[in-house]
Amino acid sequence: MTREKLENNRRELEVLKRASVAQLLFKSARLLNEYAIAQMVAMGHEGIRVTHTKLFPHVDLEGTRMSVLAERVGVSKQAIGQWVDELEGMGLLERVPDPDDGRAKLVRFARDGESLIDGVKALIAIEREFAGVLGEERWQDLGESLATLIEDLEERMAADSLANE
Amino acid sequence: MTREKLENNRRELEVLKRASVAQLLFKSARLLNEYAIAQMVAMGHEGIRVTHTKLFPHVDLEGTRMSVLAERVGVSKQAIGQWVDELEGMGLLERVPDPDDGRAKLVRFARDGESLIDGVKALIAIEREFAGVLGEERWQDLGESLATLIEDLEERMAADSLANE
DNA sequence: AAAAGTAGTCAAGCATACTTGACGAAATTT
DNA sequence: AAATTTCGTCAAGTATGCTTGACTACTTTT
Repeated sequence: MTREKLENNRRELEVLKRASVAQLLFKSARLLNEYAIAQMVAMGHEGIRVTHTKLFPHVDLEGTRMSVLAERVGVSKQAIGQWVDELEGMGLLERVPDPDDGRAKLVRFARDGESLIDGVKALIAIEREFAGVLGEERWQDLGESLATLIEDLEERMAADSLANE
Repeated sequence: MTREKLENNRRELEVLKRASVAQLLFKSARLLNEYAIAQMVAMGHEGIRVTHTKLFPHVDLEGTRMSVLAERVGVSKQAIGQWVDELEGMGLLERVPDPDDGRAKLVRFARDGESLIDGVKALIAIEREFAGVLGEERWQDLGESLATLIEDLEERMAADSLANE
């Protein structure tokens, strides 16, 4: 009985320690990030951080106001200001005046004439490199699974926070 | 020409902003973590953090010395001490004296007699819940893809750091 | 045209999560 | 048995990355 129980513990712990997909997810996210940062640094784009990537999905091609970004991302506009400072310093983003409002500025991906600047292209290239590791098909599958997971988790969390009111 | 180039930029940016699997990975890791923490809190296990999960894979069933954990994880032993304090406070881990060395202590998953304590079981249950979202098969596939990715990235980074010496 | 509100910036404050330094107790080396 | 090293802890220092508060410039409302 005692032996059985210990053996059972062992099996359960294996899940937690090694076979845990959740932990693989955490670890791969960490490594992907570290690798991408290292690559950017090697290309001379120093200073990029994980949090910066949270910003990218919210920056529209035409440009997006800082206060809008702040609201979408869920941090203060000062924090956004800091992120944009850093990314602008790296040449990835740029601020342009908002033609519709003299107070406001639009944040957009930096351009060199009509082209995206090299730094942005570099980010895209790194993404392609990751895809190459798994092959295009598995990479896409991975994306779909993650998207499903994200959708479900967002629903759950919205439901939970509703329940807590 | 100008129109074409702009259109091309747009397509490239889509990759970076929305279709980026890497970003899905970051986001899902963040959400998974938030959800797991919320669940643990709901069950009365307050205070768990992402970094704590880095520790789990290194804690052996028989117990592991703190200095060994520090070396494996790559942080100071004081930092490990802090993590273990916190996880011990939550009842997830426990310190027991090392029978082979009077100075040392072994860190292991907390037990209540022969059973793993509830908190540890809760962590395992949350993992099963995630699996349920995708279904067992896709969950396993996801794990395999991530494991492949991790392996490859670790090799690359080891090779790179070697090259830099 | 005066008053109130909003966009972004400058500055300072603060929480977090680690680090390094110093130590007592036990083990190992000489 | 004396000297040195190692284990874990206490304490203090520090870098980071956000926050809140105060301000200027511009816009909208009255």
